[in-house]
Amino acid sequence: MLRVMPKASDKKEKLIESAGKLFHQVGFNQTSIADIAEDSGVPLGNVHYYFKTKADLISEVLDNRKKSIESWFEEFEKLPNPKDRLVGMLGDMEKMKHKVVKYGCPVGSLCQELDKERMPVAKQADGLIKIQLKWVIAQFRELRKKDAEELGLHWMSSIHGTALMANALKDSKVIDSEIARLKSWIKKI
Amino acid sequence: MLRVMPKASDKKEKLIESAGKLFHQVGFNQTSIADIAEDSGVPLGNVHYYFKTKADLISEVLDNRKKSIESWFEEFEKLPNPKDRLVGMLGDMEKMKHKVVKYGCPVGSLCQELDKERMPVAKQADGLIKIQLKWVIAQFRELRKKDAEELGLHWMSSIHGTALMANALKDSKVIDSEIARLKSWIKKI
DNA sequence: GTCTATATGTTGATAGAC
DNA sequence: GTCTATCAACATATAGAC
Repeated sequence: MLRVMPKASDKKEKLIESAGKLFHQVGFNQTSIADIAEDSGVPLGNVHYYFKTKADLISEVLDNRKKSIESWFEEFEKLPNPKDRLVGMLGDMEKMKHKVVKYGCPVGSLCQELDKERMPVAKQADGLIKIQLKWVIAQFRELRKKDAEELGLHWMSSIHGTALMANALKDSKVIDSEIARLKSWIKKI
Repeated sequence: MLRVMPKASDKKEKLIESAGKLFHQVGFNQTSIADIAEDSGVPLGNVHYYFKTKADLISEVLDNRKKSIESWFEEFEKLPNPKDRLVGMLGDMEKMKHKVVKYGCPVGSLCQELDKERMPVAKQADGLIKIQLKWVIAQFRELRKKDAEELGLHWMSSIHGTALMANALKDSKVIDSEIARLKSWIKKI
């Protein structure tokens, strides 16, 4: 007899979602498992059924973010011109600028925090920066730039530095200004 | 009769120094007062005689850092050409690049961490970025640049973004590359 | 799978002897 | 001023009933 497979609990998904949000807004260390349980509506003691440790939890959050970055790039690949793809990346930055002003870059700020830990998960966070950088460099290569690596580093530094400045100054105009600068720069080169 | 004033205890100074070092290397949240006591050689219970709360401690650390930034600028003011002053700023970045690779920027990474707290001290950290930015903009103004504000923002974003990238990639060449880029950029404009 | 109750450890901060 | 001893709160993680 056919039996409908029980739908995998969506509690795990909810926990990852809440954890990702709170780690961004409040930081990893400042977010307790109790906070995550409350935000997701899952009882405190139940969290450890899905995630053995807090490190496992952030590890899955980072894994999720990696997948979303990758599918993000897949979307851009549909554009034939690498310049348009890079401009598309700026468009996404524009979209989330208000969150960046409030809480910093969801990737960059987490990297800086975790790099101070002695946890293996820090390398996983740094990996997110690396795949972004790798993709950006690939775009410059496709544009036949010989110094593609340096250009890619400059691009990524500008973006992450802008996020940090906007967060520190609490001013989204910082992001507008730098997006405009990068757009005109990419056009010229 | 003359009496030599008792030399103010240097314990407070030692505590601030250790706290500053550890907040940079390990982060604010991950550094316990016990860690600071141990590093500075001051008994745990004695810390609270000098600093009522942990927030008071970081507040004085930030105050110290502000003074050092200001005396740093005073030194640069001796140079007649604003371009040389900005290049001097890059020289200081070069000097501390290995620490930045290991622990991130001592100002930027702390700002990002504290901005996620709900503590008044976050604004004090952001203030450090603001006085740096203000000084940089002043240099561009002296160079008669009409878009001095944008240029200053770009300069600061580049520096802080580079620090974040170097920390994430664990590679000091990132800093070398961006310093070279900023040096040639400042020459041309 | 789900949840309550709780063990265990660490934290920031205090009280009070010297 | 200095330091020991300790409190109270909170953290992560676990045990075990349902």
